Amino acid sequence: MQGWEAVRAEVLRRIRARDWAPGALIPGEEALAVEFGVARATVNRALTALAEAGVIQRKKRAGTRVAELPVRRARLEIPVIRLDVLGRGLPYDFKLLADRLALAPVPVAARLGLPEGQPLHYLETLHLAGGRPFVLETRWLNPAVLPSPPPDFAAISVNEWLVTHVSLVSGDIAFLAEPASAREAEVMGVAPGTALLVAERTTHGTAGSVTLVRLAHAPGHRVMMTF
Amino acid sequence: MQGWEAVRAEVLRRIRARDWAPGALIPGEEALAVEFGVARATVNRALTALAEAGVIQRKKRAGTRVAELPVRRARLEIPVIRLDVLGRGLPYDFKLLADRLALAPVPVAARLGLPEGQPLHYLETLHLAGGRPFVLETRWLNPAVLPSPPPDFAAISVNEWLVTHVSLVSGDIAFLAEPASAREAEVMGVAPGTALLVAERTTHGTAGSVTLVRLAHAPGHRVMMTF
DNA sequence: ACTTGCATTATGTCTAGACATATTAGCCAA
DNA sequence: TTGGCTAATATGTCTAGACATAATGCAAGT
Repeated sequence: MQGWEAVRAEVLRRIRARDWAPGALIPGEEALAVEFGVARATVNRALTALAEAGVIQRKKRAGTRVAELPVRRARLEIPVIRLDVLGRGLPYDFKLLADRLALAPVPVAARLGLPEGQPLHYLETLHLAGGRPFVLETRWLNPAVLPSPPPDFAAISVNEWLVTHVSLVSGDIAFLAEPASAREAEVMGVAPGTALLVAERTTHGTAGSVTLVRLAHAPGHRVMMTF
Repeated sequence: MQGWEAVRAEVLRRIRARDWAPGALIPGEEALAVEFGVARATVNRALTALAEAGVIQRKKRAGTRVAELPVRRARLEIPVIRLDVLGRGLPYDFKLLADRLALAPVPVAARLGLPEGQPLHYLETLHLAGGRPFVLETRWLNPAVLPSPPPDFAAISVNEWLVTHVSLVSGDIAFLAEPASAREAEVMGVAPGTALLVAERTTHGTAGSVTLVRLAHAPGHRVMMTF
C-alpha cells in the first residue's frame, strides 16, 4: 500500500497504539507531509477520510486531535422491499389493502409539519415474501408535493414509485418494538401482542414533507447493518 | 456556494431533475471541468462525494453513471450507553450482574467464529437511566484477543473500556423485536413477553473476534437515524 | 476587568499538470 | 467461435504552490 491510504493506515496505527492518546493534538499536515515524504494535499486526503470516519476531529487554526470516544458509525442501506425479498431468494408480491383520502390524525400531521385537518393520501400495503406476510406498510402521503397524477398503486408499489419520481432530500428513521395490534395480528396472521419490529420513517423533499411510513415486520425479522 | 460543493449541488440537481436519467452515463470529468470552469480535481472531489453517497457509480474507463435505484443510506451513530442516557437528561448508573468465565454456547461460538468449548468471559450489565432499567446488556468477550489484565468491570463499563483500549476494526449490528424472557422480565421489571427492541452486535479486531453483545432495551425505546 | 480588533496559524480548497491503474473494445490467433 | 493480447480511455491519485477561511490568543483601548 502507498499513497494517501498508507498515510491513513499509519496515522490510524499510531492512534490505536496510543502513540497519540485520545484528546491529544497530532502534528500538523505540513509536519506529517515532511515526515512521510508526500505532499500536504496527500496528508490532507488521509486526515479528511479519518475525520469522516470519526477517528479524529479537525478544526481550522486549532489543529487536529484524536477523538476522545471514537464514535462508531454503522451504515444502513435502506432497501426497496421488493429487492429485499428477492435478495432472500423468495418470490415477491404485494396487496394494496387501502387507498383513500383521509384527514390526518393530529400526531401524523405534527410529524409531517402540516396543519391539522389537511386531507392526506392514506395507503395500506401488505408485502408478501413467498406468499407469506413480510411487512405491513401503512403510509400517509402529502399530495400537495407530488407530481400531479398519482399512478395506480395497485400496479407499482408506492415506495418504488416515490424513489424514482420524487426528489427525496432528507429524512429520519426510527426502529422500535411493539406488540401487534388487533389489525396487524389479523392481517399478518400472528397472535395479537406478538413482538414486532417496527420502522417509522419520515421523508422530506425540496417542496416539503412527503410521507410518513410505518413498517411492521413479520416476527423474527432482523435489520442488519455493518461497520 | 462555490467550489466543489457547487459542482456537487449542480450535478445532484440535474440527476434529480432527470436531465441525467437513472442508469445513464454522465459527461466525463474533463468535460464537466470545462463546463463549470474549474479544474478537473475539483470535479473529481465533487463526484467522489456523490459516489460515496450512493448517488452515482464510477468505474475507470467505463465512466460515471447515475445509480439505478438510488439506495438511501442512513447513518447510525452507535453511542456509548452512558452518553446516550446523559444526553436524555437522566443520571446514569449501571449494575454488574454477572462476571465469570463460562463455556460459550454453540451459537455464540459460531457467531464469533471460535471453536466450541472455549472458555469465554461472560458479563451481564444492567444500565440504569434515572434509576430505572434502560438496557440489559449480555456480553461474551474473547479473552484471547484482549490486553492481558482486564480491569474491574464493576468500576468502568465494559463498553467504554473496549472502545478506548481495543482496536475495533469491523463488526455488524442487527435489530430485532423479541418478547421479554423470564430473566429479562425479572431484571427489567416488565411483564414476561413484553415486546423489547433487541440489538445484537458482533465486533472484530485485528487479532480476531472480540465480542458478541445483546442489548435488550426497555419498552418504548427508539433507535433513531437520519439521512 | 472587560471588550474589541488584529495578526497568526492550521486546516480547507483550488489549480495545472503529470503519471498510475483499471477496464473495455477491438483485433488477432488458435 | 473462443481466448487472449493490445491500445485507448476514464477515473484515481499525486505534486507544488497558492489563496481562503475560521479560530485563537494577544494587545490595545475603554
